[in-house]
Amino acid sequence: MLESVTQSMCLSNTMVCDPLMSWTELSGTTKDDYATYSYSFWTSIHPEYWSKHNVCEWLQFCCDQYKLDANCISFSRFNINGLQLCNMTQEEFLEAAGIYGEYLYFILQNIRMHGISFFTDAEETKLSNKDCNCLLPIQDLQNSHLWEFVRDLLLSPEKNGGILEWEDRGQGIFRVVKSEALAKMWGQKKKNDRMTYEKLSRALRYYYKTGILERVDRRLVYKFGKNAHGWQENKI
DNA sequence: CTGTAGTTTCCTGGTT
DNA sequence: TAACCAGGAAACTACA
Repeated sequence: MLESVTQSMCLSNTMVCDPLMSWTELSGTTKDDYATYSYSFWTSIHPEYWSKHNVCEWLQFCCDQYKLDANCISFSRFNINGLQLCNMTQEEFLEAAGIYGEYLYFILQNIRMHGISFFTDAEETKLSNKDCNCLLPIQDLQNSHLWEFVRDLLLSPEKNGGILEWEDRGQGIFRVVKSEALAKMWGQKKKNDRMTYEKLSRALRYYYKTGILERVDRRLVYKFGKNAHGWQENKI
């Protein structure tokens, strides 16, 4: 993945960069400056309006936040502003971002479309560690919310164990098959061994208010609402 | 330190 | 009767 940066498709239109140039050299930002950034910063400005500086900082932010090995990314390929970044085709992006290409592209598209809400399903992102010895903390991304946990379980049959199943995949309708097991699993994630389906379902019912879930008039059946995302097939 | 979001816990009452 | 569902109320926790 360290193809020559002198290829014509290199998106830096102003300079030929040293592929090993670090993000600090490019952005002129120190780690301390960078540390002050948070999720809200990256969503407060649409990616199209990011400066070159911001693009570099965003990459470093992702590395830091998701424990990606910055050495696997050629920062010099991203010496571009936000508009150029957004105008990259997926192919160009993958080419430039190397092994984390799909992952970062995925995150960027999400910021563009939904602000800072990431999809975390390994199947959807089609990420694997086989190309690199860097470990991707896919499972532990921003899926700390209950509905995301449920969504990801639905999208990962291997983790699911028959706890949840789709009733109508296209409409986002699903059924809780093993309520007790679901509660136990959620409790495990939240390090709370007192979790029960009674309490979990109360939390699910709060989602009706926010449009994350819609009410379905059947026992143990729920439906993703207009404000839930990432559950649809072939759609980011 | 203050406010808010997202639960968690508990509860009363109704339904399957 | 057990398991669920509907929400109100209040406590709790992480984060901005």
